Amino acid sequence: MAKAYIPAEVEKAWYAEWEKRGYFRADVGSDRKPFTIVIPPPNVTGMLTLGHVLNNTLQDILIRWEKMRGREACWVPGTDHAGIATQAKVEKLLKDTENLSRYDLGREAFLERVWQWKEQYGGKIIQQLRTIGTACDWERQRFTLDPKLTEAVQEVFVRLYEKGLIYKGHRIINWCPKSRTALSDEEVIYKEERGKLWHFRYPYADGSGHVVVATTRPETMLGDTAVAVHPEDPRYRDRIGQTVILPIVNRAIPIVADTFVDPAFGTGAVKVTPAHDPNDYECGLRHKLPMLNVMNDDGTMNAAAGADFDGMDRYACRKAVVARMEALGLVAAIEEHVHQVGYSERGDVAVEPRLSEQWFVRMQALAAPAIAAVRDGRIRFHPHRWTKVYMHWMENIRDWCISRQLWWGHRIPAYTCTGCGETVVARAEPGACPKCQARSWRQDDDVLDTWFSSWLWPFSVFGWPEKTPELSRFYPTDTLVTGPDIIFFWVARMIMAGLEFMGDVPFRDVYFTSIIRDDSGRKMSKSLNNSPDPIDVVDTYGADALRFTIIYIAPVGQDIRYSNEKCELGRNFANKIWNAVRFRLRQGPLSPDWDSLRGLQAADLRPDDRWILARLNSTVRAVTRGLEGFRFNDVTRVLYEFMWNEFCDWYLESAKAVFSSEDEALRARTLRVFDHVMGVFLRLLHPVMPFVTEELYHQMGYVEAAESIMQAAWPKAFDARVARRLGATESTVALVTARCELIRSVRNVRAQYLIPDGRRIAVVIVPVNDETAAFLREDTLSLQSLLYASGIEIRSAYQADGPCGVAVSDLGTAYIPLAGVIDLEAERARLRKQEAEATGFLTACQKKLANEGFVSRAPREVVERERERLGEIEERLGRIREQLAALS
RNA sequence: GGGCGGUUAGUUCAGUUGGUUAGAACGUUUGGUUUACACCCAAAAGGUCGGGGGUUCGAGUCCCUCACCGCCCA
Repeated sequence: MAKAYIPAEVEKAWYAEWEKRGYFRADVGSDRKPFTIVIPPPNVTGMLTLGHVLNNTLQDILIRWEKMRGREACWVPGTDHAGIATQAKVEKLLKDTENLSRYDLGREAFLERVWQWKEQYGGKIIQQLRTIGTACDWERQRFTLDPKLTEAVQEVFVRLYEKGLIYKGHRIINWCPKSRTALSDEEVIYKEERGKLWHFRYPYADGSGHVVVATTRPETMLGDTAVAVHPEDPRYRDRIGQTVILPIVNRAIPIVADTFVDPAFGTGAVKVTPAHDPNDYECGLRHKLPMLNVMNDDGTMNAAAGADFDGMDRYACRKAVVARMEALGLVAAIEEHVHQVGYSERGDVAVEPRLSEQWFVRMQALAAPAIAAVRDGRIRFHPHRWTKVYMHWMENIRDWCISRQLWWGHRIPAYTCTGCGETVVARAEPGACPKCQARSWRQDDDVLDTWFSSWLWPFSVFGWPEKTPELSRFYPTDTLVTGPDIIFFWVARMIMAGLEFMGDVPFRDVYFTSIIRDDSGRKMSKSLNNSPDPIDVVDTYGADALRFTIIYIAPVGQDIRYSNEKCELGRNFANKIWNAVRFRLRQGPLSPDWDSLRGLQAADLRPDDRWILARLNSTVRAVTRGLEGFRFNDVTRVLYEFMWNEFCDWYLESAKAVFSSEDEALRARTLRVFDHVMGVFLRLLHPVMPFVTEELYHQMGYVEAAESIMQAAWPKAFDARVARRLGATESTVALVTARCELIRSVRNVRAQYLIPDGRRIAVVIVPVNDETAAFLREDTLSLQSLLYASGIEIRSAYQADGPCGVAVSDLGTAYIPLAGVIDLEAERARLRKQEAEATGFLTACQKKLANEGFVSRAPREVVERERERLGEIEERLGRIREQLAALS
């Protein structure tokens, strides 16, 4: 074995081998209970990010763990066609390379190019996922535009339409002028901006002065069709019903009374632009105002804005309108104003509220059962607090605008008769028109929101609407792992779709991951160039290291602060285990009976053996409990601390003494315990670090070359009866822990006098009582080696005949004869420090016990423990003072 | 404006239903090459748990309040 672990050499090879052997495949016909996860499908244009690494590592941990627990693990991978992003990407490519727009090519030719692009470059992320070890069933890979999934989308559209839950209507929607499409409310991101609030004077038609209105978007005044005031506002009560002349365009518009106006804001009078503002639109409906759309779909002004502004960009128009108003002397004031501006999630340009005809899903009826499913616990969110966010959104749900003016996506299955204009929604192009019998149809040009296919993902991937065996076996899925940023976009909608079309929840647990930030807490972003490429990280540190580290540093429900250097943690950990195995293999071949602890008795085992078995057992419990409770970060910490701080620092070091001894039986028993512990540990670690554990499982010889740790069973903790038989009990743990303290305090003395570990010095230990004496005598071999001692004596009393270092510990007092180096003043100082420490403890303890409230009200065992402690501290303090007296 | 989360060692974070004088990793200091590992070992220093108030025999933990940071919704 190499001196250091080199992940590159094993990771690629093992992944290829696993895939070749079909370990990732889920068998629909097996009689095991299934455990199913559907991947949150990444954008087909996407590249692997650290967010994906976190998300998919968590899924992989669950899949590998449940597989070891005997479940039929099924992890369905795939990608999402990402309508806007993909179309924009190919459009840009066309522009850059051939100077063509999509309109130059036409719909069909353009779509052909997108498919070509998809086949060639799309889904790169799927390849990248393999490098981090994900155990996805690649044979089940899906794409949201696959024919079967498209069928599902059409079926859903038709069913919802027939139920009256999908309708087409004129509404104010969010319009992205860059992508030239409608967006849903969720796709708008509000950013705070410092803008201006312009106060304009609109003259009354009768020449009796003017009303002042305020706006942040002056260009929209060209579409104003009224001025609104609050009906109770005394300033304007007389003016209701009068007419003002809209400046620049010189249109006569009415003053209407509407309670939506806040009299306290601005002047209490507002301009009404029904085609460009949701509130104004509602107001326009109530007062039957004309709806004047003054903008083109690309954010330029249209002819309705007037010849002077026709074709002008909206921001240029804003300036021009203000200038014109200034020239007319109608600008009353300009204020600095901080307000929220909606931006398009994908295009990153300000969205324009715009009146247009779109398709919508009526959400309220779908939301009700989805609310119930989360409320009554059929679906559980982790961390639980996201439930509240979900509930709030669901209870205030608004209709979902699902049509997009794009080409890349599922075309809306609505057909209009070119003869009579009748619209039919159907699974395929209809035959004769039910109204006019004509047979000429024009399909709706628009496509559906990408999320309209994603929300079906948990069942569309299994072949719905067909009743497939996969569907009945793998639906509902078990756990969804995703980011809280798509709780509305995706999670909530999947719950609604699952209940509506499958009659059951799509998953039972939802684990919301952390958001990854850089080391200084900033969000990862392209423009900041602070998002490391996970592939580079894998090359540098190894996939296991990245996986382990990212889980280790992910606090439950909090943001993660990540930097590449942190992966040293995982890399060092893998190397540590590698070297523990390397050390072990130098001691000879694997113990034949490593797999079980049958036949072992406490009397056969050294205290350190009993201790490590007890600690191992706690670790099995803690890791299992951690995984069951989605406390992944606990899992990695427990594993790390067990392997490094307990197994390597103490057990392995203690075993060295045994391995060098002549006692073959003792050697064999210790090797067996070592091998057992290592075997269990590797299995516990496997879901988090699949590669190094597989490699070492083979190096150790736990399995044949053709087998795998992936097929090994998840370790089970042993029960109290077995623990007693093995002596792997609480009291063993307490005694061995105290023994470690004793060793530490002796080492402390040695360190103080700068005695290198290589210099062996005799140590005399005076135990506190016969019981500890017997315990210490059980294994003097390892005690001596852990103390770096040339020899140890355990005696009931000791009178040093020269200068001596003294280490006081709970098990006893250790004397380290150090003729020539002892500095009496330093010894006294060290002992005084210990005295002060012990006195502090003692005082706190005495104070508690002197407190009547404590003694009478605290639980009896707590008081009892405090009394015991008091005795121990007094005894220890006594010994420290004794030593101090001897030194002065 | 409404809701949620955070504030613990120089840094990043643990801290289970309240019960030793609060732990880890990294960093720092000192020493080290011993049957694996310098991607290492040993030892040490370092915190009045954001401020204030309350409940309790007992509060990092529960309640109230304030401050600051962040996120979501309107």
